[in-house]
Amino acid sequence: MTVRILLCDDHAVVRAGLRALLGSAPGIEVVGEAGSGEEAVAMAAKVTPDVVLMDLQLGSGIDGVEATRRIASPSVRVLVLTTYDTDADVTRAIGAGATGYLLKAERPEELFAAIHAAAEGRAALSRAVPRHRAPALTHRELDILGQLARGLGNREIARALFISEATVKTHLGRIYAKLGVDTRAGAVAVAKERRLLP
Amino acid sequence: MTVRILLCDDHAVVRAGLRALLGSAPGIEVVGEAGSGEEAVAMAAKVTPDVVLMDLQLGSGIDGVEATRRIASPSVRVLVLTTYDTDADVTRAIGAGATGYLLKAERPEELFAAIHAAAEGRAALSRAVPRHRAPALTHRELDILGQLARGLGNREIARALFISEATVKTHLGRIYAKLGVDTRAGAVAVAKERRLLP
DNA sequence: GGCGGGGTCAACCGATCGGTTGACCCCGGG
DNA sequence: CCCGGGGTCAACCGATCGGTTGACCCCGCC
Repeated sequence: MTVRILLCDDHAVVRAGLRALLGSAPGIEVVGEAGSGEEAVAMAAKVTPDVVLMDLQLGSGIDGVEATRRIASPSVRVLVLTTYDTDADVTRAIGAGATGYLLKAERPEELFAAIHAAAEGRAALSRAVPRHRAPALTHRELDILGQLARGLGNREIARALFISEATVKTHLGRIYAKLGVDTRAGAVAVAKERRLLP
Repeated sequence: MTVRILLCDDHAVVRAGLRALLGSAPGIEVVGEAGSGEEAVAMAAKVTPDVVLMDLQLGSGIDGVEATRRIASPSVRVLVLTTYDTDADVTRAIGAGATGYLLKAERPEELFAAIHAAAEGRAALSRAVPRHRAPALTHRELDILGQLARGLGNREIARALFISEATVKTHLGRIYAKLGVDTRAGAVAVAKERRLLP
């Protein structure tokens, strides 16, 4: 019983590499590849693979998390294979229905094992997932952060989000506390590093 | 005459994929792989490949640019294969002696062609390299930017770099102009996006 | 020898930020 | 039912930032 795989990665070279790698693995058959989230959703519906190997960073269009949300089901498992292990990414992916989460830095054997595990609905997580144990930002705080990264002042952020300047400051204070910084520039830097922003 | 290749990428899965992909290509032989810049330098000296396929982002240790600088020679060509095409990255890589610069988003055929071109010392550049035409920041301005991203105030930046606060402000003004922003938070955001900072 | 780029410094201004405290509302879970 | 988390708002303060203008020095290059 071979596992039928659909690849989703926006890098054609990586995709071709994975196809070549998995093609030589016993019990695994690549039945299609997609270069974008939309393409992956369409192909998954058409070829109904057992497992979709999904990258989270897909350049343009919907991201891997959204694609996972639209694809994941008991009959089509999604195994995330990506570069970063930010706990924000991990939790979002799992929340979107991903069966497993693997890093590209992992050994190929781990990948093979995770694919077979995912095909049977068994979870496969790379590393110790809870690493940073960083307090998660709320939706609103991410909104503020987004405007902050655009270089807006408090007044402009307030106008953009239809709230008062005082509220913006309150949120900023909480953001500083959660990110462990005390300036807006520092907040943007940490946010970019933890990949909290697009 | 087959081209002897050394792979350098910190992602084991990608490395294995490339090995499988290139192994099936005619006229190409993978003679080794490295997961870090240091390892690549050592292996390049030992196995003297015709071409080193080098990723720029290597996680820990020296980065791809530095590894390229230490490896590149008329007998050992370095072909950069990476994700981003920031012109800062491209110019740094070429300046370090890279023979070609290819994106992972490129089609595999392009990769094969670029490898053979590199083996003969011919350049192979992906896309139109000069895209942004963004004014380059000076060394000093990058220093300022680095401190800025740590969330430091002008006074602290001044102390950290042993200059006066006035000088910091002057530099900041020029940085704002070059990056097209007018706040420190915006400057950090643009800097992170253009990958001007580590 | 002159010119320009890079780096340094100064003084001034108004506007904004960062920090604090206290408060209200809504909602969902115990 | 009451409590806590999330979101909103207010007023106050001092400190800092952002913008401007003008200046000096050193170096490489034409």
